[in-house]
Amino acid sequence: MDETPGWLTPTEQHAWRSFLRMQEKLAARLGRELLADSKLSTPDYGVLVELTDAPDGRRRLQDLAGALEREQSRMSHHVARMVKRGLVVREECAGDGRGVLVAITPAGREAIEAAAPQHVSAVRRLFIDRLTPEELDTLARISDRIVAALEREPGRADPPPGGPAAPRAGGRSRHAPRPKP
Amino acid sequence: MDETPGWLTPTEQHAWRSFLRMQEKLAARLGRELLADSKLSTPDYGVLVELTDAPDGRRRLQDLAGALEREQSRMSHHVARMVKRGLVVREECAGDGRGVLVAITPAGREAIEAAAPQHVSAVRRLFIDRLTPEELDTLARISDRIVAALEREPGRADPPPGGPAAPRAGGRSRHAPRPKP
DNA sequence: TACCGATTGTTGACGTGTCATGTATATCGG
DNA sequence: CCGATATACATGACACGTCAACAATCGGTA
Repeated sequence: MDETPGWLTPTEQHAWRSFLRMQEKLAARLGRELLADSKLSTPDYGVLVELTDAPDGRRRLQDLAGALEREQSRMSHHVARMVKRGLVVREECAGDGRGVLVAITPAGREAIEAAAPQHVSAVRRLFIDRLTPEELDTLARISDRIVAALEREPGRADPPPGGPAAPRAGGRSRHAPRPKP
Repeated sequence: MDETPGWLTPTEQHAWRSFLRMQEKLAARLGRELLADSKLSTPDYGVLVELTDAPDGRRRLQDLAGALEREQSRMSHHVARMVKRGLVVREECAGDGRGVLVAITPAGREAIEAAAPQHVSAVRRLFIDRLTPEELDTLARISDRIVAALEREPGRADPPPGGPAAPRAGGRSRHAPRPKP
């Protein structure tokens, strides 16, 4: 019965269903713990990590969006909110009149440094440590394959595949552009 | 140096990051295809599937929230939006003055029936069919374990563990996105 | 019966995300 | 140098989610 060609078998349904539940619950839990412990949302956390990674704590908005695979508009909105909370500031981009630099503030640095250890340990406690090395390996392999497939077959527009290390010209990949007058 | 007790090894980092990317991209892609093809959002889809599963196409709001593991407030808001679009209606609940029944409309039924086949096939194309049976099995095992752990250790409040509603009659796995053909 | 706590929903404020659109600057071909 | 096109970002409208406060009903019990 139920031989409808594209339907899911009970096994597949269970796997898919469980996977969805896991995603939602895990993300929700991690997000709530992060927020409760550090007053930072998951998106906040990502942005601040990116910024602390840059040697001078500032990056182009577009650059940030690319690194975190978010759309530029989303980044703009979110940076606006973070500015309001004093975690980052916008700065003019010398050398490119339309550009904007997002710079982490001392308050932002303080926040991320306080948040990171707890967050990482939560990831460990709630997820990593519950998997065997083989399972973790399988998961990584699966994830890489699916992501690659999604990027190869862009049904419609995804945020451009300009991945974490956007192919920047001039051999400088992650260092903040330091234009001179 | 990096011997901070709770840090992630490079392997773990890679697995975790890949996993996050996969989740986001997959959900985003499926959501966009669903929306483009059927004018239904992912949450819409879930609600309509639940309703078509009920023999008379109506369920208590609380019941719906439980089955989909959403908070009742979220359900209330979302049902309000769906009412506005004519996909469902609210009805008084005979026998319980505070209760509310959510009933699917003909338009709603039409929408879900049009959406389901495409959506399921997208799940297959973008995910299921790219995994070996062993991988799918591992994934299901992992997911079940993590979910169980999350429910066992409620750090703070999750949507009440008051599990996914009562098992439905007939052996039909409740999650078949199955708009009775 | 009358009260009290628990259950069921609604609502408003606000953070977050998407889409479509608008504006300014940059860049390139002529 | 000029105009066409592309790039970088902002913005407004709206969908979605959470939290906290509130309102109404139900149920048991004194």
